[in-house]
Amino acid sequence: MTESEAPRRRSDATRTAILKAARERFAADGYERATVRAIARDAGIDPSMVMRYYGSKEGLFAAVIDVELVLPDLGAFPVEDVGVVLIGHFLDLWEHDSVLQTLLRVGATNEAGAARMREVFAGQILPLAERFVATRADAAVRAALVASQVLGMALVRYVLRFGPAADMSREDVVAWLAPTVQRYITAQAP
Amino acid sequence: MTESEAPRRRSDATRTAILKAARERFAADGYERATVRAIARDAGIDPSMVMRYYGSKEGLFAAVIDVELVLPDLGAFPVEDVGVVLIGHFLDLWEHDSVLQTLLRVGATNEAGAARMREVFAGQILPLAERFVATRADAAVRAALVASQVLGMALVRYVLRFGPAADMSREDVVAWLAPTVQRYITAQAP
DNA sequence: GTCTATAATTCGATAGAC
DNA sequence: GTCTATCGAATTATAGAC
Repeated sequence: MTESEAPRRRSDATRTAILKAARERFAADGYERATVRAIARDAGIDPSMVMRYYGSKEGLFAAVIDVELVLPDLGAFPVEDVGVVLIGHFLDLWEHDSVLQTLLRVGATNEAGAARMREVFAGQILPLAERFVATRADAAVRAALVASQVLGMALVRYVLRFGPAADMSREDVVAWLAPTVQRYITAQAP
Repeated sequence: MTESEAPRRRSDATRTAILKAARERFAADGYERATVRAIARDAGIDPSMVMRYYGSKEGLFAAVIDVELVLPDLGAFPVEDVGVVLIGHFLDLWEHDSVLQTLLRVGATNEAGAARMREVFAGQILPLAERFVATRADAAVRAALVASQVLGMALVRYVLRFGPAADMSREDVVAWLAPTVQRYITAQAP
């Protein structure tokens, strides 16, 4: 057979290059300052190609943030390790995937970015909290607390670049934040 | 005497109106989407007046973020209350002053905003940590941790508007976050 | 001191040749 | 499928009348 359900058209390379450039530009500059022209230049193609493949700048952004942000096999670990596991996982995510950085940067000023951030929260952090907490309402609060600490560290460390936060070693970040997250998940409500 | 060192020229009213409108627009829309035209419209004057008084959009933004963000009399309180006092104070600040919200929104994509955020951190949170911690380096780390939790909560509660975070009562926020901040300041380093 | 008019860019988006 | 050329809108900023 020549091709089955994944036709390798020669436009796919361009499409992918645009998406890659867009992801980096949105992550670095935010939505407004990331121009279609700059993205096209980074991808080595003409700006009109961006519109051809993604319809509009908004459509391109939608494609960028529409990636599955899957937490890999957080299946079996004792509940007393949830803090260490969660913090370690998020540090990995930040350093290997620019999507979260894009969402954090854009979410601050763009409603679509904020909405997608809420989806990620509801799809990833919330279900995890529900595995350890009795009621849905309680789990929602605890998940929000976890998100506040995790995203807050990402904010000061990677976006605002506070010196002390950026200079902390990975081990120190885990050592300080894991007990916080652990408490947010497992401690009795105040 | 007619006037001493504070000449009440009649342009001051316009100047103040511009600044007020700018503060709100930058806080709501971020740097790029907050246009000089919109700010002028809010202030009830002509866009050219903005340029006359502040030179450029960048100059106007500089004026907006160049306000003293003073923590009022955090003088005398026992060290075991530092968590409750800090969280309570920051919640007040967020609800009565739009400058912090402006900085958080703009700091995500604008270097000047991020730089000013670092100044606020160095001028307000860092000195406070140094009152309770022995070495400067240790205080810097602890101040960064405090900032990560405080700004993270502000992010999910006021900017990204995660449902559970936005719905939490002020008392619940204090009850959950104060112990975290308390630990970041007073607990032994891991 | 305030506004009108407009210059000078820059952006997203489109039409059409090849 | 890719690019050239360009449109129309919006922006910051300036010049100058009143």
